[in-house]
Amino acid sequence: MSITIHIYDDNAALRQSLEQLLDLSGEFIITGSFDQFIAPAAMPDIILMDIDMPGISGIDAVKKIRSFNKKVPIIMLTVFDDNTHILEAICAGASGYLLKKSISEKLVPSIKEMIAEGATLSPSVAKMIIQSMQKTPVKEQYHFSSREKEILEWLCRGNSYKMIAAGLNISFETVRTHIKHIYEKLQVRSATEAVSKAINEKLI
Amino acid sequence: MSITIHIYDDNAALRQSLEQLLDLSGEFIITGSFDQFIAPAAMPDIILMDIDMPGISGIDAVKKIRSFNKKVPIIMLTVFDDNTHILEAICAGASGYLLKKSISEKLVPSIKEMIAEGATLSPSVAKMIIQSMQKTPVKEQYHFSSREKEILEWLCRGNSYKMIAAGLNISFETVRTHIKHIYEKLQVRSATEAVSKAINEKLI
DNA sequence: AGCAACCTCCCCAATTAGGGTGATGATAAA
DNA sequence: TTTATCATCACCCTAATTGGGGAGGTTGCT
Repeated sequence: MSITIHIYDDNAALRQSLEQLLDLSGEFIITGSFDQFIAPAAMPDIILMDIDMPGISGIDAVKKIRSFNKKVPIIMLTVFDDNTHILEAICAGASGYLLKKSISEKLVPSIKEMIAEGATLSPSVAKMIIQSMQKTPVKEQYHFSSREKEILEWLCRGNSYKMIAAGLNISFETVRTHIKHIYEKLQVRSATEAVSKAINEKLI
Repeated sequence: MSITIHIYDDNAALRQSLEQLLDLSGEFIITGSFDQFIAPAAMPDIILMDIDMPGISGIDAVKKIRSFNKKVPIIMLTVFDDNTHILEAICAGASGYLLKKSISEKLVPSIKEMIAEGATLSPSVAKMIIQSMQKTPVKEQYHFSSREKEILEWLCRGNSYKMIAAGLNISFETVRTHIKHIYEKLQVRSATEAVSKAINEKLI
């Protein structure tokens, strides 16, 4: 029961050393090795994908693959420790992340982990992802009153002024006043702007 | 240079085995071991926190700690493989996650990883987090047309109908028509509802 | 007394929502 | 080929909601 693998990397030297590493362990069969993205005829068990390829980037390649196959595990390979690309790749549907500097010791364990557990993340990537998930504590710069926070939450749940007034047992006009103050503090001029800013900046 | 550690767990037996494990390695000093959350006088280098304690839960304890200390690494311990608690803990500010079943082999490596890299995640937890970040592919149930998607995005960025019309070079009334269709498909009756639904369900 | 948060009310203008109708072109089904 | 269906675009009218401005009050804290 060998594991079939496709490799996408524009760097021929790295591709060779990947192939050698996988060969050495004896548990893998490389069924494809490409210097750019090519839609495969048959899906392998695992895909290794360089994030930074000329032409179609690794991230775009992941999107293309995910458009017709949601399951095949894709491990991204990168020299970067750069967060935007990593988060983009994860959101596009990559299932794991391996920094190139740690390939020699971690490639085979990572692939096994991926098959056993469904994902693999190097700790530094895990840190990045955890940070991006945590509510940014810095953003307490708007100093809303508790009433304003409350009303902003109601607004973000799609309630009209009327519904908020009824729900909080205050008058319609009072709701309007609070919302005016919220707009001033958020520097916005409409409910949709306020809602999108509140959700995206994790104020709620 | 020993590493100081606090342990919070209501299970005395587990607490003891944690202490023994840490003792054995000789690199750690347990400066506190509690069966419930107590605000520590001095911060240790690392905190181990059971997620499921009576009284103040581990998640609430993380929130309390994070309210005055953003940096101390907190590793959550749990028997559960249950996603909601795990994601909650991460959002509350936990920096790592360890399943209790793998404590014996992974506790010490995880702590070292945490100190070296700033985070540690067991692969199954990593999988969960990755899945929660990826756009839910199931939710393609609304079958928006491409124009509708486009307009929904503009709306979510806080644009008024006028701005959308100008930006897309179509008439105001056409924008309205599309938005009516979007509301029908999303089953909402206002822009704020549409925006919050779109953002929360990752439609954009 | 001064201040801030919270509440109330007013007016007016702008925007948004709900109900239609109708034309076009592209695509699929009969 | 004709008939549907759908997306796109456009317009009408009316009603409801929202946004911007102002003028007041109460309460509690300093």
